[in-house]
Amino acid sequence: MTTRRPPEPRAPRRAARATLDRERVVAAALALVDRDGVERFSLRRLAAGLGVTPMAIYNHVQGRRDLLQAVADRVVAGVAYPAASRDWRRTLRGCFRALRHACLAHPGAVPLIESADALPAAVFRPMEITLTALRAAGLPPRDALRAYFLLTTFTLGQVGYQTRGWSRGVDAAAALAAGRVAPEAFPAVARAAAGRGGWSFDAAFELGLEVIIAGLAQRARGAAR
Amino acid sequence: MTTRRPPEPRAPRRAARATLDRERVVAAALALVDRDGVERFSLRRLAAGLGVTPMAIYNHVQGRRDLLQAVADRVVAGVAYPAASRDWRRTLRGCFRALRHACLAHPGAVPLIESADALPAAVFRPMEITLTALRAAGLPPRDALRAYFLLTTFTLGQVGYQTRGWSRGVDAAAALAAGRVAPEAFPAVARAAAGRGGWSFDAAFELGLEVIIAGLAQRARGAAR
DNA sequence: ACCTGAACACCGTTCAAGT
DNA sequence: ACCTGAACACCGTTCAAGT
Repeated sequence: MTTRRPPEPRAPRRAARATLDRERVVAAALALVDRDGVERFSLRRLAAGLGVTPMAIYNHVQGRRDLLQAVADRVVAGVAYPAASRDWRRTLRGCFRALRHACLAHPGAVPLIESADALPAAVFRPMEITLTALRAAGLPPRDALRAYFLLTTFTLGQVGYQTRGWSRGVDAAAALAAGRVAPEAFPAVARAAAGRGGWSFDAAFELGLEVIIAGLAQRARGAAR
Repeated sequence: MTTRRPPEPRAPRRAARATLDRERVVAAALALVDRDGVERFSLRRLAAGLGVTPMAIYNHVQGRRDLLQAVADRVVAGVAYPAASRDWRRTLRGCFRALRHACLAHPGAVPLIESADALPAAVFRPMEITLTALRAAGLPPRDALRAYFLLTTFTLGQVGYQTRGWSRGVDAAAALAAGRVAPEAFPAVARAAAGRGGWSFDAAFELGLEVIIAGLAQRARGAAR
């Protein structure tokens, strides 16, 4: 196939003295978000940290929304998913543990991932893995898609609450102590608060994952029958 | 027990000519958030809508954070949970369907609920219901607490994505059409996109709920054995 | 007790200008 | 092509003042 030859590869005329590029801007934004949280992030602070005028940022990024979207993308794109196993259960465990891990590594960015206009394109990796695994499990395609949604909302939701309010807000013991909850009105909550053995997000996540997988296995058996 | 008599009940001296109170401020804030979204919410716009100076707001609310927290509280506190059934599965379905319903009625407020510093105190209602139901199901208390966390993150996560990015961001068909995803690299995603029969958030939620309940039932049987 | 008005230290983004 | 500087239309919050 003969085509017109492309325009000159636009080799850097003279090293193209740019102090910034998109890569550096996004990386710096992620670092800033991780350090101070989304709440305190601003383009002006980012620019100051980069030793540059606020407007310099706009040469590499459309604006605030585009930048934060790119930061969310970067976090999700960095996930290293383990190779698929022949056991679809193992595959799913590995996939969503990896996703959770990557998000926990950047707690400040989690709200960004949750509230991005478009989820990062990189979510198609776990989607592909999940749909393939559940097909192998024998789940009908429509259910597989819904199950993917279930696993994603579960995983990101757990990470979200872990990096924010749960322990401060829902932790039963703390709430009882603060007098926000009357023990008589909420006996089961009070009992849970009294029970010793601290709360573990890891253990809660693992339980959730096993419960979901067990439920999916049962449904797959039902579909096969 | 004789105590010092309390100070005069501070009866409204003369009708206390207040144009505002906390109730009205919070209600107006919720309305504004529902109309324009969290993104565009500001105290100044709220004040303008109330026909008042921005600073008047501060007489009834600590500041922006406190106000948005109160808005989240209001939404979750308004949930009408059905009475508990003898069947714990029915109880859980009713509980989390009601929670989901209330959140969907205020889509703009969902990000507020997710990102509030402390979850609304009102989440102790579904917590009490869930812990009681799962105790009846025979689940160990520790697992019951984790299962509550599972159900909550699942429900709020589903609502969150429904009111935001999913259809724009994860919807496979749209992504393929936009060329964001190469079909060869993601065959299962491509197949899902090609499958007819539209996406339904309601159906996805119901599947998730049934999967979780089935998984919990199995775990409860295991604990009983 | 509640509201106002002016002020402060910030924002994101535009535009025109420099190199 | 990339960065600067000044400007615009906003923010949340403070403080002192009014009634």
